[in-house]
Amino acid sequence: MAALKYSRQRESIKEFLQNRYDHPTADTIYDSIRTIYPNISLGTVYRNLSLLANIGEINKISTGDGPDRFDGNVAPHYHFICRSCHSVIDLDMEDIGYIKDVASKNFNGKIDGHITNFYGICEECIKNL
Amino acid sequence: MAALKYSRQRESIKEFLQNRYDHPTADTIYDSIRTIYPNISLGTVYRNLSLLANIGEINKISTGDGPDRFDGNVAPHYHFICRSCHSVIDLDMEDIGYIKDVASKNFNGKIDGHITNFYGICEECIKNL
DNA sequence: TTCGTTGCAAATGTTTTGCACCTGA
DNA sequence: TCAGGTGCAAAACATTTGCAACGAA
Repeated sequence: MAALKYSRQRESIKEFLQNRYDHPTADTIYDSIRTIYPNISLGTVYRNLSLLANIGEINKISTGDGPDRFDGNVAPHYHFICRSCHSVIDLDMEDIGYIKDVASKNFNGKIDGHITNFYGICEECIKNL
Repeated sequence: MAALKYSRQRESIKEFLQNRYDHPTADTIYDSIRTIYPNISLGTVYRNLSLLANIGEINKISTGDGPDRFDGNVAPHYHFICRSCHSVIDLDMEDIGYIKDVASKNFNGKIDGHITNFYGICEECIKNL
């Protein structure tokens, strides 16, 4: 495993994500970081997002529609994805981690995790109907 | 809404999916259908997959890694995705649809569905470790 | 005849990668 | 010094789309 070296770009991306709660896309992150480091490249953003996700310092969220999103909050929680405006919202709900045991009952492989996303229409979009 | 017209390509895709249990990708479907209709184009496969998914005759599965997969079984069920070989396997488990109510408790939008995928190592890959 | 469907190819959107240069340890 | 990181541009990958021709109703 390669030794990790400090990089201001990576730090900046991590810090940016830890202060946002709207699960931005790589492109949004790129645009924002560019106001601080105008020469940063999109490739660097993707490389660092992927690196940070691999070492567990951020989470990658696949919405199933459109680009991936990133989350600086690595504490276990669930997301709601609006079918109308595609915003991704953190849910304040009790843990359902036990569904992994439900799923393991008749299965011979090893289940070590799960991803659950909830879908529907967010409060804002309901108002604008 | 446009009236739906018969097409042998679409029928063929639907029938193919209803006889497969391994959740193929668009490309795999394309290759297989091509043995019957050599002139079918990948665009047509995508168009029909997307159409069939929209009218609920098949399901689209986003694995969060690699291309989307498609499922001819539209009865509610859950999937296991192997982190090693990326195969997608149907789980025989009790319904957990009620987690939608758990999620709705402190949420002001309207939740109408959820997608849960389980991750881990499949039986085959455990053997080959 | 009408209008949905197709094949083809080009375009799109997202993400990854090769490479020469730069930088932190 | 030197391995990891960066910027840039090109490539890869999955999917969508414009268009003229085709085919079902």
